[in-house]
Amino acid sequence: MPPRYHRLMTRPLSHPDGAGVTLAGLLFALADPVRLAIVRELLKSPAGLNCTETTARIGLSMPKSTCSQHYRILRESGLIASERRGTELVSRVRAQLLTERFPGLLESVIAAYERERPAALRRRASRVSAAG
Amino acid sequence: MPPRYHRLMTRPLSHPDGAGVTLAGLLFALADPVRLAIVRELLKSPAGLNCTETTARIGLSMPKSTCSQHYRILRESGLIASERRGTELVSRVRAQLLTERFPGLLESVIAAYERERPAALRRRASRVSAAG
DNA sequence: CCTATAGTTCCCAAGTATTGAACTACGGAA
DNA sequence: TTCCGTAGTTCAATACTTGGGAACTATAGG
Repeated sequence: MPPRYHRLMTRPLSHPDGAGVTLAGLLFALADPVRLAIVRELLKSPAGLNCTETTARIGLSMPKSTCSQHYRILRESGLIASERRGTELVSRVRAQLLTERFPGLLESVIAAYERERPAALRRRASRVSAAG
Repeated sequence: MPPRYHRLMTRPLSHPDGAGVTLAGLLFALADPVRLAIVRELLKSPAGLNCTETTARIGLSMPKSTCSQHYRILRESGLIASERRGTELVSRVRAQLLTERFPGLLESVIAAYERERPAALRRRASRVSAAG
């Protein structure tokens, strides 16, 4: 039996637009603490980050498959755009799209995130990633 | 075997406060379209609404058990406060608490909800859009 | 008491998440 | 070219979560 997903890996990544970006989808994507931390980290690097690098920066070790799933959900919700560069998948937050579709939404979620997490904790997470 | 939940129904309802109200909890609660619609409906009735009445107003028929679960999740996230009045459980949005803890968050989520659903659609809210 | 109404709890089927293993894809070195 | 290392995807198995029917508690009004 041949592998069922032959040639599927280079298929175009789905990036919803317009009405394809739904509030429920965005909130669902953001409701997971890991995904919220990923988005926060991506916002700090407008040039984009790959999966491995983001994982390292948020100071969480998680299997590649889990990370890949989280990125897929973020991408399919419209929160991030991903682009293949060689073996990497570089992602960044779709700030303009989000501002057009739901102005202020992402900003207030991130503001709430900052308010909930004391700065000391965030610095420690950065140091862990720098060390490892 | 006696019913395991004897006398449990009148136990005090849990209403988190302060750090017990988390961003992840709120986003999780709001990420469900039914719960978001419930919150929107409760906001329109500051005096509070019971479960049956809210369900009727959002134009969705759902089993009591499902409704009860949604209300429990909303309550335990900190979004709503519920009070027993006779046989009813009257709930309302904890606007003040939410403003103190995460100012602007609920407002921008509701604004996004209004932006997504045109008023005409909201009047006949029984069908969920199949657009993708 | 009885009956109606409001909501809760339990349970199970159906759905979703997590993650190790197997895999594709690409870049660089030999 | 072929092989290797790295990056990420897909699949499958298992663990967890959710929706809703049935059975239940609680209260109000006869």
